[in-house]
Amino acid sequence: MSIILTMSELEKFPKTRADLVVMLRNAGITPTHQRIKIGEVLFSREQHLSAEQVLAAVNQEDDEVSKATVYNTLGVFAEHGLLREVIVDPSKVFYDSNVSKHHHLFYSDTGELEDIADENIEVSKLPNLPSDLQIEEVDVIIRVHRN
Amino acid sequence: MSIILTMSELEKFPKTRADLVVMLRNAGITPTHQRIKIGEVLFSREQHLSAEQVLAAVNQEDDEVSKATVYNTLGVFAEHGLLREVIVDPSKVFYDSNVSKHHHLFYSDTGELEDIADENIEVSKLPNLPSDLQIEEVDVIIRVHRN
DNA sequence: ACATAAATTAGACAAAGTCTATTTTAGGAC
DNA sequence: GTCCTAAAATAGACTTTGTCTAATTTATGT
Repeated sequence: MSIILTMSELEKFPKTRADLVVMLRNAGITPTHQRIKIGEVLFSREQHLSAEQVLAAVNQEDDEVSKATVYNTLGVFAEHGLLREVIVDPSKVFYDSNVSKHHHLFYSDTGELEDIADENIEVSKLPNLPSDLQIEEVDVIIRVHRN
Repeated sequence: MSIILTMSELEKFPKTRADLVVMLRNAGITPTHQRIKIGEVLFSREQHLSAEQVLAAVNQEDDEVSKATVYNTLGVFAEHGLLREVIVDPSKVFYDSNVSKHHHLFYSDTGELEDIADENIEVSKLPNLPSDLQIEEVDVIIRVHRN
């Protein structure tokens, strides 16, 4: 029983293409062929993918989606709360299909990224911030390497 | 009396060039002209600078230090504990001349970065990690925007 | 002063991501 | 189904951050 969340049973992902279309519409996103294809890749399970990985996955069989569209779509999905951007690797952004509250474990030697369930980290004190500041997110990142 | 640390009175920075040379030697870094110049920029006070900013600052008068050397030197300083790499902005790495324990406040709208004193954040629970993992750092980043 | 390993350099290169101008598509009205 | 229009997608040029290479220069011990 690992303390680290590897694959969740907590989050429900769309099971069918129709589910995915509903999910996009509910989020206020027009479901296009490309967005559906990208959604199928991302929302199949909890995972962390870079834009390059999504681009490759989506075009495995034949070229279906352009680079610009992948970048645009990831941005749109993130804006609408379907994805979370994770900034831990200086060379690329990860997109996390798990949008429930949780934190991250980053292996700086290999570049791997894992989720840490929210209940395994407790931030018990935060600074008082000026009232004109809106908190978007409190990220806790544990940077580790194997030894 | 802001809760956020803006400029520390806790950390001592080298006051003279000779101080800086000693600081580099103590860290096991050969003090070259370029490293001293870069050190003078960075260790004048607590600040967060990107490589580009360091490059510009160092070459304000005349071209003294190449791009490759700036990148190399920032890496060397970070490896030897004189700087802390802060990965919060997807487009660039910040180098923090404050290496004492503290956390960060990131303004995602403007790209500004501020320190939060360690005593203003408390992480009271961490996951049990496999014993072959070495923790390098636990980063807490509060992402905010003005409203 | 000499030797040599370490450091610096210019500039080519690479990778991630953005932008632009054009074409295509989703979806509402008929 | 056809027409319309705004939204979305596209190719590819471009930008920015950062890395690499092969040659030169410098720090420092003898």
